[in-house]
Amino acid sequence: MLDIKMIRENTAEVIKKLNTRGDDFSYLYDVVKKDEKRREIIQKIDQLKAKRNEISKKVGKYKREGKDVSDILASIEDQKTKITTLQETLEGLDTFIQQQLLRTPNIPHKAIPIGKDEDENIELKKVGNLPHFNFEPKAHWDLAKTLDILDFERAAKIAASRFVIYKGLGARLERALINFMIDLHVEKHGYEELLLPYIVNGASMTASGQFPKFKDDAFALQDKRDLYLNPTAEVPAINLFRDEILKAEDLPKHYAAFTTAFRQESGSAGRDTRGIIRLHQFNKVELIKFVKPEDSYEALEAMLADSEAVLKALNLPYRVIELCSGDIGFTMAKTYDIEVYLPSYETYREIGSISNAEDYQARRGNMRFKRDTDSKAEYIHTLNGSGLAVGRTVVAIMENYQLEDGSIVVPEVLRPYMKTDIIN
RNA sequence: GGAGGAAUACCCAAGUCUGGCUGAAGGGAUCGGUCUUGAAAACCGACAGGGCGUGUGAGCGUCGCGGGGGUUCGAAUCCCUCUUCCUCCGCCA
Repeated sequence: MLDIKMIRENTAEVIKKLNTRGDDFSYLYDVVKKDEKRREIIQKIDQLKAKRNEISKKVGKYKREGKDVSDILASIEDQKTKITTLQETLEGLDTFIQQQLLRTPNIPHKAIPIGKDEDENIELKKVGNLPHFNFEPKAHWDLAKTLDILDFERAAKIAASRFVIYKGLGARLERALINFMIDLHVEKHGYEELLLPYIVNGASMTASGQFPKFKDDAFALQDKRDLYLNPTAEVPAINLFRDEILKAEDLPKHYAAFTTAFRQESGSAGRDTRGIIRLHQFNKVELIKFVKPEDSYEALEAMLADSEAVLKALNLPYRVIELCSGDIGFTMAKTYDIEVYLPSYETYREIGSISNAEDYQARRGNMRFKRDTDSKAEYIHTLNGSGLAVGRTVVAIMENYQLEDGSIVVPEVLRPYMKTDIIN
């Protein structure tokens, strides 16, 4: 959430910056106008309340002294309705302003490329060598069929389309990757491991930025407690310190969390219908950082390096993309995407995304820290990134490590976890 | 699922029956000081935090006793509702 005071003072500039996302944010002029009205009403209400408090005190005093209070009571007869009416107006304004702020995205960082969509993203670097096959490489779903390690038909029978069953060494590969990634981030990169709830409430979805705008993409539970299936570990993890004030020495906090993520993919009907690129349920290792404002961009670069380390260790070719203003996520000021090379697509596909939300999520979730016991609480900065999407890593390994006979070489670092060097 | 109990400032805890002098006693912790070669102890002093509004500022106003709502001139205190935690019973990986 953006700071209303900041919007108030720099309305035109804020709108101009937000517009680089490709939408029209001029409705903020109206929000500022409503905010002005709101402050006027608060002043009136506070004055009336001050008077009321004064009188009530007097009533108490008089009663104790046994004096008559009926005159005083008569004199404030209409105060109550005045306050009530003003308060109703205020509530309406508050709700309106809050709604508008909640659906307003973060301001893109000033240094990111301006562009309208993904075509204007910038490729920062390519790492690793593309595989050379002296045969026609197969897509992962074809490889999986021969190896009998993925079952889409029965998953659809049990659940629905866009679900999968991993079998045998396929299941083990997924599990091996989860363990490898977590171990790497915990042992080598200094993150603390978390196992989080797979169900989150509406307040958590709002704080992290999923709600209200992306409500359709969540699986809502039929439960009166306003619960949803976790769409990404970012949601439960970012909410760890919601409505808390941390001490300066508590920061930074670095967490690595494995979760299963659930998404409706309602806007992607018909896309990536084959294979395990896009499912309703998938596994992901997520990196989350809570840092002091002045440290967040350094932390972003470090997190990118930590994500890249996974691909480097697996020896998979990838590239890093800097997203342009029109393509960055709703809550984010700056985002890098990591894309892995997939032979069957003959192109790079997203396998991870590393972003700095600055204080946007902290403001939504009221997450702050104090530099000293008597200094003012400041909003922390939050970052999150993939470390990586596990299913898509399975795809990348299958396709890049395939042999002519359809068997798959297990990457060196996974062999201790896989207890085999080949899947066949 | 059933029956009870609880939630007060960093922590513990009084106040709630009987609404007003409680914008919240007391203790601990913490911070500052006295004493001491130094430390401990003892003693003295400080100690809601935060949101909102307003003001150049010191400040002032408002909200605030788990969250939300209500009654009242006035609510920590009365009423409704939600949440969380605890105890016992039942069921259960």
